[in-house]
Amino acid sequence: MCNFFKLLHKSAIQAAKRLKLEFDLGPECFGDKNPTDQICIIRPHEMTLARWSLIPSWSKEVPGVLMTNARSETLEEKPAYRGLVETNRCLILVDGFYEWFNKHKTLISREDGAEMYFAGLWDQWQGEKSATIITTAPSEWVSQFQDRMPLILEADEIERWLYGTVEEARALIYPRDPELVAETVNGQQSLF
DNA sequence: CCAGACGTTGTT
DNA sequence: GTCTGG
DNA sequence: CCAGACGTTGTT
DNA sequence: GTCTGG
Repeated sequence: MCNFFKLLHKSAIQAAKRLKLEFDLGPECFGDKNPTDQICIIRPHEMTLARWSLIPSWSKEVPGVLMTNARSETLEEKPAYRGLVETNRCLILVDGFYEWFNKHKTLISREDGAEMYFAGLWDQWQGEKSATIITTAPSEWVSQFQDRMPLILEADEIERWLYGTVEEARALIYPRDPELVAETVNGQQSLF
C-alpha cells in the first residue's frame, strides 16, 4: 500500500542539492512515516514539512477520512483534488515504500539506491500544509505485491512536475515501470 | 431539488 | 467550494 | 476482497 | 455473468 514509507536525512540532503534548494527540515520528517505524520515535501523553490493526508482548503474541520493517496485516473474530478494539479503540485521525498509480501514487511526502493520522488498534491488549511501521493496502476513487477503503486518520477522529470506547464505536468501522469528492488526488513534480503 | 459528502485500498 | 446520491 | 445488485428521474 | 459498493 502506498500508506507507509521511509525517509532518511541523507536523502533529503541529496534532494536539496539536486534541486538547488535550501535544506531546512525538522527531524520529525525522517524515519518511517505513516498517514497524518509530518513528511518532507518539495514545492516550487521550497523544501518543507506537511501533514501526510490532504485537508482541502474549504474543509470545515479535519476530514474524518484519510486522503493519503489520490488516484491518478480521477484526480481532476474529485472535489477534494480538483484544480490542485494546476497550481498545487509537489514532490514527496522518500527512500522507499513498504509493502507486505508473504507476511514480511518489505521495503521497495530504487535499484540505483538514489532518493525517490513521488508525484503529489498539496493544499493549505488554516495555515497548515498537507499533501497526498498520486497513485497509478502497478507495473508488472510491483503487481506481485500490490495492485496500486505511487507515481514515481525520474530525476529528469521532477523539475517539469514542479515548474512546468499544466500540460507538461499532466503528460507525466501515467503508469510507470521504474527499476526497483525489494528487500525484507527483518535482515534477510529477498531477491526479486 | 437539496442534504451531505468530499478518499483509497483490499489477508497479516 | 462543488459534486452526487437519494 | 466479496456480497449484493443488476433501472431511471429529479420541486409542490 | 459482471459490476460496484462497502
